[in-house]
Amino acid sequence: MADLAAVAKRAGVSRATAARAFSQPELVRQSTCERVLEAARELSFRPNRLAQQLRTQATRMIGVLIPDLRNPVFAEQLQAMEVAAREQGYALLVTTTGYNASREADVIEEMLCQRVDGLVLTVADAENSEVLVKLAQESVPFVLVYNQPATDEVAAVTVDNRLAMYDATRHLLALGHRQIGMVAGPVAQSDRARLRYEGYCQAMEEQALTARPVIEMPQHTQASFPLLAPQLSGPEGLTALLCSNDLLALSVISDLQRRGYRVPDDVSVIGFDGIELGDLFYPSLCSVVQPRAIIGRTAVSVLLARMGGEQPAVKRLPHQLRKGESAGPLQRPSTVARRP
Amino acid sequence: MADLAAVAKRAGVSRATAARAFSQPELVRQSTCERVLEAARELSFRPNRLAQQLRTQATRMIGVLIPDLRNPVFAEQLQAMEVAAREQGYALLVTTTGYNASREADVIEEMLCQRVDGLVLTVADAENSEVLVKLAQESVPFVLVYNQPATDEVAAVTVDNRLAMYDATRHLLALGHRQIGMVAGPVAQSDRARLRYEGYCQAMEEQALTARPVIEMPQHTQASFPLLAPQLSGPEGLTALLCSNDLLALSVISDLQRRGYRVPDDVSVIGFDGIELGDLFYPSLCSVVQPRAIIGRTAVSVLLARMGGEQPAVKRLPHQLRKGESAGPLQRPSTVARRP
DNA sequence: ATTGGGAATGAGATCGATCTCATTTTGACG
DNA sequence: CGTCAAAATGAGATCGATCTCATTCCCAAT
Repeated sequence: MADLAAVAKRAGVSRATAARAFSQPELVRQSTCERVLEAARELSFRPNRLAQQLRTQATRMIGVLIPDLRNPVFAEQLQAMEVAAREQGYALLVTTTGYNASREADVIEEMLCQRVDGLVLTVADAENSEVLVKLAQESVPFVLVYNQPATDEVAAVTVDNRLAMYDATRHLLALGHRQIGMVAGPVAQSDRARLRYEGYCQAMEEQALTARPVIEMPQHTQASFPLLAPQLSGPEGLTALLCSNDLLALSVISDLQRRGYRVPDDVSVIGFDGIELGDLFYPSLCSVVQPRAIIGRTAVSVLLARMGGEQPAVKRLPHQLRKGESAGPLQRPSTVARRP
Repeated sequence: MADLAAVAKRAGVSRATAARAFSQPELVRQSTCERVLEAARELSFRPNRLAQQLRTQATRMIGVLIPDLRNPVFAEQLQAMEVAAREQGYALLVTTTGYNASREADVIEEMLCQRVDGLVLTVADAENSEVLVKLAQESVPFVLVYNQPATDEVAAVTVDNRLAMYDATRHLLALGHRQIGMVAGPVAQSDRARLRYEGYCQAMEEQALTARPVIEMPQHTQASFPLLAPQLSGPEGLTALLCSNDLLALSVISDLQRRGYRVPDDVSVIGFDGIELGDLFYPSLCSVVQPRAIIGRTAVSVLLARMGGEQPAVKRLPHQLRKGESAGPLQRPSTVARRP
């Protein structure tokens, strides 16, 4: 209702002076300043950020793209980002994309219309995304989170997915497992899953073991037992499963238990992400821990740096293997299929 | 970069006509309209929403306050809200408040400066919140979510917390339990916890049983075993625990199991919220299910109705008791094997 | 050819702040 | 008491769209 002009009038000064009383009070005589603030209070003046933003060409808003908030990895990251952003005086405009590339493009366009100062993105597939190319061309500051781009030309905050899954696989190998498989959601929608698969393959091949093809689930976070079962039976049956995220892992464990498999005695399961709830489970979830809160905070600071003109860089944060109970030593004598 | 004026110039029309080509093309000769759109394409024109919002006094933005996104209840609600909002052409400005009343007030003020069209709030304590009063006075459209205000004068979307906990208590009673307690986070920060406690008391009193005081934990979502232990021992020891949310319940269960208690054989535990992960647990979590996604969607539609001028009303959605394994029949007084 | 009237267009104000640049005040000092 | 630089203030343009109201265009009817 009451705008700056009204405040200025009531304080008996010009709009310029009234504005200065707020933004640069050191330029205004103290007594004047007080009159202005007093008038503002009396009129319960509320500055219009839209006008400020329009005029100053800066919104102090960050656009955030998240695949799915129901996955705690993203929720935890967002929580951390929001706190960090607010500390720096930024607000978040949040959308979910459901791993859908065209929706990604749409909401990014909307956010650019809204003139966000920068973007924090977690896209389905960073390697085949024309939106990212377009953003780079237009030199819109943005940071990828969780995505691990092939090039170093983009700003990104991530763990070393390949190494992380390599470590997880090594853990299973150390426990005596030889028939190890990897379960993932739709791989075409996840650059991360592909890298993690590479890590798995590398660890297997170093031991001259056969890396199996990814066991691909129709959903990112939900197991389909019929697709899983065939891999578990027979002499070549898997004794350990690497999952591309924790929700999927928990779903796998639950499914297995429901069908009479014991975890980890019959099948070991390792997740990826390290969500907090994993610890509360029984058996507690063995998982590759991504430092989600740190990732979120870092994403904000990297974005701000980028907005400040710094060159893009991939920030690789350390992961950690949480040795939960869901991965245990190999129980049954295995018929290891070694290559000649 | 390129603004409407540039587009207009290139198309050889006035700014007014160019604007109309987008918003009311039926008022513009077809050939003109095409020239404008063509020019817009050539200049890769991107309308400035800030300017639109300033001029039209409508932002199509909804401000959202969430206590903590790490709690899946809120994350799931937000997910649903975001989808529903986008369907209606609204974007979400999201902040977290950490159950902190003064932060609530601050971020609300910021959002009003940003001129959001409405607010969706989950506050710590709706009954003692002056911010809500202020909002009502200024007739800012808002909806409470999960909060269950005493009055009907406010818009809110919630379950019947009292009845819900009453039902949960009845379930325990039906299982034979008599020594039932309720565990909650800081009660002063939760109007819901208080209502739920009332439901518990009512169910107990109907059976002429003693309702115990709330067992109050310092954290909303994390149990403190030292505070819990004394309640479980002795002839008066509790055999069943009602928890004010699922995360707390899971934490309680995990703590109990770690100390050698069996759930549900030694202690039955019931949660509140019905988060999806509860189903994956072993024992699966018995919980009062709030329809989180529906709550989120409803919140958006109620808010839009409110913005459209409709009178506020409390929308009470049905809850449901999910009979998980964590609540079982009362066992004969057992010699609990506890770790030292 | 003239005219009426609806369709199409344009000029200029407006939303609410900020910024530049010019102007006025102020106060220290000769 | 006059001078002058520094401090304080103000007038007006500006950000980029939309909206009102006036004007011009166009074509059918007379």
